[in-house]
Amino acid sequence: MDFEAIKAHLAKKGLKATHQRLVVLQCLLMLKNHPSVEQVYEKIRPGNPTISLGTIYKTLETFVEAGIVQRVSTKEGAMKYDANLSRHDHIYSTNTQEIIDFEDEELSKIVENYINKKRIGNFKVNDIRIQIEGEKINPEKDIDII
Amino acid sequence: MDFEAIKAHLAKKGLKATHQRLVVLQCLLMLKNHPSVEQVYEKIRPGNPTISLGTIYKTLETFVEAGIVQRVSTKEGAMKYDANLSRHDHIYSTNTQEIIDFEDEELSKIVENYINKKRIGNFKVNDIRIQIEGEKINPEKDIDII
DNA sequence: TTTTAAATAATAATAATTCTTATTTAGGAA
DNA sequence: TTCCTAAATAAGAATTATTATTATTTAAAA
Ligand SMILES: [Mn+2]
Ligand SMILES: [Mn+2]
Ligand SMILES: [Zn+2]
Ligand SMILES: [Zn+2]
Repeated sequence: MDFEAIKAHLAKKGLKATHQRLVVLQCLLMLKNHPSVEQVYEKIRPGNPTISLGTIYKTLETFVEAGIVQRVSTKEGAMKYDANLSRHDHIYSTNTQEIIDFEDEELSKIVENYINKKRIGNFKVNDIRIQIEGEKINPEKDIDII
Repeated sequence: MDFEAIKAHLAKKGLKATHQRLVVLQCLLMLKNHPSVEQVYEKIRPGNPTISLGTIYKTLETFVEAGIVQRVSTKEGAMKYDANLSRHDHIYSTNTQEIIDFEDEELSKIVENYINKKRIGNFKVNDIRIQIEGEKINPEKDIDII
């Protein structure tokens, strides 16, 4: 997504296309690592030295409310953000603190169908998320899903 | 689990059975709500007015390290603790901030088998967790799984 | 009973997040 | 294009969450 497309994306949600919002969203789309607020800040700072950390916090929460970004949390507590809104799950590597997308339509469908069949009374299901936790064997190398 | 059983449980893990640890663990076993540190503190305080908040933090982390309690997190960020170590999943109600256990051996097996079949290279899976997010329809009433 | 390593209480320090307010700015109106 | 205004930002203060420090207490082993 280029700058103009991002601008249109924001406009569609009724959000002013400020420079700060453009760079934060571009950063999130680029880094697919599910970065923390601090990580977005550090990434953006060199090219935008006057941007404020508070603005990053505010901007990311604005995006969450507008539904163009989602929060992802791990057992380690730090809050992370994800611009990938397609229905997907996460692999969390405890030794490297990485979060990696795990996309598997078939699995999603299986679980979704199973839970819908099950019927949970007095509750409306909005989202089902699978978290696969474990550790990278060689922290230098990438995880690859076969 | 009564006080003596909890005492034995701690001893088995090589942890001193201090009064503070006994009441914190008993509290977690009793409240199955996946309470936060603050909630454990408030629950315990009336009967133990000299207990320190720092001790609750320390104690819960000690339990996590010893493997007798696990952390549970939600997208809202607050850290919660769970003494239920059986393989189970969670229903998270966003409007009431409640976490409820969802126990379904069959579903667990299906997902586990699927992921094991899939093979994730350079990664050792330790745990698979499903989080069902949504909202209570009537916040006063309980969620019931059929 | 005595000893001692480990745990706790109290409090200080640090880290994470939110709030406040003066200033700036995007985008619509003129 | 220029003007206007509501909304957004920067800077810093305040709040909240968590961790660290240290003197005192205590569980449990000798
Ligand atoms: Mn539970
Ligand atoms: Mn936090
Ligand atoms: Zn993701
Ligand atoms: Zn649970």
